[in-house]
Amino acid sequence: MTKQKPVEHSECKQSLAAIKDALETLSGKWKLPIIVALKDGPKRFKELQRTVETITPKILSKELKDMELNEFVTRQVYDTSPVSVEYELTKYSDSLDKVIRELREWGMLHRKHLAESCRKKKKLAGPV
Amino acid sequence: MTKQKPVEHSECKQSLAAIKDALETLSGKWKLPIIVALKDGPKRFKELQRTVETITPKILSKELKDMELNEFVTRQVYDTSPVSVEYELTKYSDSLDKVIRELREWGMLHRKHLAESCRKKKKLAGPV
DNA sequence: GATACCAGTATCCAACAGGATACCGGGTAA
DNA sequence: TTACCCGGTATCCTGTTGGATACTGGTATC
Repeated sequence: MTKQKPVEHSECKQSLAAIKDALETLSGKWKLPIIVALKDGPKRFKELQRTVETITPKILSKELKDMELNEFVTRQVYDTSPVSVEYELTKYSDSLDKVIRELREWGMLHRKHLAESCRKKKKLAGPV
Repeated sequence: MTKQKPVEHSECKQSLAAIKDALETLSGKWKLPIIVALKDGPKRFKELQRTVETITPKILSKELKDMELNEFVTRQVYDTSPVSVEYELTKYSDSLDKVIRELREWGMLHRKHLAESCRKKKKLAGPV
């Protein structure tokens, strides 16, 4: 049952769709920053807009709706006046932590790798 | 030093760039399929084009160049006649296995989650 | 009554990924 | 010498993502 290769070809092929789902869930310019912004507690719409700098309301709205569908955030409307709306990370969103940690670790490894082995002019997402 | 939260806020914020790198490395329509296609040994250009169905030569060429820069594949030109060109996964590309495995696992979990908890009409990358 | 804040929406637009199609130069086989 | 395989390139086109800007309707504040 146990094999040498950490990722088997057939498994991988069968699971491309799952991987794609996961990638689509996380990729895009804003999803991670929004998750990060919500990590230290619920926030209101404008608050988020201020925290996640330069995001426009249209995009923020769209992303939040998407994250709601994915059940990463809940949207709570409070009957204050004027009404206030709070977005909060769900428990389920914690299930992303492992993936995110792996991505981060690999990303850092990769930066080191490219920086050391040779100076390929690959553009990274920021300064090394 | 040790905290409860699996992913800490500050860490996460500092590492957004690394995560972005990792995501950019893997996302896109073709990178994973090409990696999969190369998992069982080196392949020539046209061979790849046939294996990774429906990919056009332009895109394949571009992706391979990108993967070469990232040092996931090597390009070997053999002095046969006519010359043949072989692409092969590097050892370094194995470092992706862990990330890919996590992505796959989370993707499968997520499909199950969405399918069970309620039938949100989120479009997945294929049939459940 | 004027102004400002909130939670968004509407409209228009630019950039980029990816696709369709055609083509190229070198070689080889009929 | 015609026709085809190989490893790509060149050109043009579309669809999606994200951005700029303005606006709305409701409430509070001055």
